[in-house]
Amino acid sequence: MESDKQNFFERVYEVVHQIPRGRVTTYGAIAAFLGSKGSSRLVGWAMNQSHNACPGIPAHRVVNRLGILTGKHHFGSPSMMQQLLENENIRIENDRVVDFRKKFWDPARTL
DNA sequence: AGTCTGACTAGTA
DNA sequence: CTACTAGCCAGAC
Repeated sequence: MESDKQNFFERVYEVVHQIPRGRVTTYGAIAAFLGSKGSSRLVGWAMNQSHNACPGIPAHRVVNRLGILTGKHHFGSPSMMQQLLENENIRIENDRVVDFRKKFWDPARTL
């Protein structure tokens, strides 16, 4: 009885907020870490709401499973997300994270 | 109640 | 690489 969906969103913010600088993660990884592997879309939705629910969340560190900046259009400017990542020593090429596998940060692995 | 959309993912062709 | 389908869940109409 304590499966509040609200908890899901709060956990997403918590996990994203704990992403170390210079690292990135995926929606599926967060969703799987929270116990809902198929709800990767919810993570994206949580990010969309994060702007209002939890400002300060490094949503630019969250990309899709291929390391593509799918949500770049939600940062006000389509180049803002890439700029933020490049500011953290993360190289972006063609809207994709270079060496994504190396920069990938697994919440279940650190937490 | 239903229907559509969306910052996803896996599978198939 | 693209295009489509199915599953997933929340929100807006």
